[in-house]
Amino acid sequence: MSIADYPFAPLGGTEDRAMAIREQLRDAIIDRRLAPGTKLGEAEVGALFEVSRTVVRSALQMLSFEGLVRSERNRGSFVANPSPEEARQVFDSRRLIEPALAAAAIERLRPADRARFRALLEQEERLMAERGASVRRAEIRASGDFHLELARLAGNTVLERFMHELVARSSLVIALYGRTGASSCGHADHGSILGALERRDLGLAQTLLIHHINHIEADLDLRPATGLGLREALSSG
Amino acid sequence: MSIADYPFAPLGGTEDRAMAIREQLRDAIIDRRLAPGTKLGEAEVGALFEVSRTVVRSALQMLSFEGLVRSERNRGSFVANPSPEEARQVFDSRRLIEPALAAAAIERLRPADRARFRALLEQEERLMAERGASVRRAEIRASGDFHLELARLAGNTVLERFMHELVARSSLVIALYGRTGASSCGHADHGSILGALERRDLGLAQTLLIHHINHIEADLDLRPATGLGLREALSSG
DNA sequence: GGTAGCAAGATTGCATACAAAGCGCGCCGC
DNA sequence: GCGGCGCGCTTTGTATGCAATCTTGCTACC
Repeated sequence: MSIADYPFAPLGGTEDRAMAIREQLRDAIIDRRLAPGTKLGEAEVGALFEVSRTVVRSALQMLSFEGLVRSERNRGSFVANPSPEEARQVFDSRRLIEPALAAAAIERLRPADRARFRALLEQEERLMAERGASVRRAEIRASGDFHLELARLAGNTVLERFMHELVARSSLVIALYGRTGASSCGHADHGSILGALERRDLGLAQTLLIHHINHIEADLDLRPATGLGLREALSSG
Repeated sequence: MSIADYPFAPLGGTEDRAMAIREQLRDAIIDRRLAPGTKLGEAEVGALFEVSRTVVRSALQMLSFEGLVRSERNRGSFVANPSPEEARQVFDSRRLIEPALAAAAIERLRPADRARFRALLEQEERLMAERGASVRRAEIRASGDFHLELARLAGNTVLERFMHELVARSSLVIALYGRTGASSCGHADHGSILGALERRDLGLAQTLLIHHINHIEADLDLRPATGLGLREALSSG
């Protein structure tokens, strides 16, 4: 499976082209349209987006910083293949940061924010009602958006940026190690978390958040895997 | 600690040339040899390091991701000029993350780690004994190294990378808003924090850490500042 | 038959060339 | 004298070319 199998719409007049390419690649990685280990050749990506390698390099560097792409000198860039250990660290980090975000957000929740949250939940419900692989992808995405909205609301831009990275890497991990309908079960959690926030019950909201994250992680099939080199060989094929 | 020890972004992969320039600029910014607001022209930096603009752009992009440099499209890159609000957010983030790092580190403290910590403290003491501007810079750096060592020990590479960014931005903030000998007073704190860690007294270590961070922040001269445009105009001159 | 060496192809790293967008300065009109 | 406007100079954004390095498949030798 090659990246060329996934035709990206070459957007015309984007301001920053590297940013646009980064976004598209990022979405493709999170949605697992690009499998972990897939090589992202500069020339190939550039041809797809109709830009020069210069722009592609810039986009790949950004993704490398986000941990979604792994770059090796003189060898190229590949879609990241996070190890179970990395996955655990990502969720550990989320368990640390998100309760703090809830604490900050609960103080700043405005009606407009509630409306935005509700819209996100409705979107999730719509997706849950449907079936299919692409729907499941969108579901993972929507689930992440809920947490990003929480981060945005907390008002700490530093932590918000960290959360963007953590959510993206979580999505990749879920796509990699997730079992069947696991990500769906988290949806109900979002509703109750939001409910607790609206009732200003911080303790409950934090408890629910932690459980929610535990839920997601528990549903992963982490590490009955075999030796590393073998595993990597298999997954990159 | 050498450059190779930094778990920074792409560990094995990224271009050495750009990485080296990034490190040098980073150090210069943290040490305030480059004042906030200073323009970092691509051609100028390239001439200094005897590389082409391509490499410089790569380094600047990395620094921009770290929050040490602010880039504006078609205008150029400038040393970041963090607002008091940003400074607060950085310290808020540290108050959140560092106690968790202590909790993880206390379980993994080995004799070799103790030795490394002790060496850092001795380094700080040596610097404290001296006088001069360059010494004070080195002091800020050494102070940061203590916290980075804590992060390294915790064994979570995600959080470790976050801490690298937070420490760097803290150093910039301290250089910007710090009062006289403020950063020095923190040194004694490091010793007692390490002591608590060695005695496996997590609660004490976390309390001391929080107080330490509070100390640093309290010693900043945050936000008696005037209107933004004026302030920026003054600081960039 | 297997392995080491080698050469050709491909891909990245870096430099340079060109195009486009700001910015400043001087000119002109009011 | 002052404000608006246009031109050119500087700086960034992008594309392309060349050299270095890695990969890979072949060949020759053990």
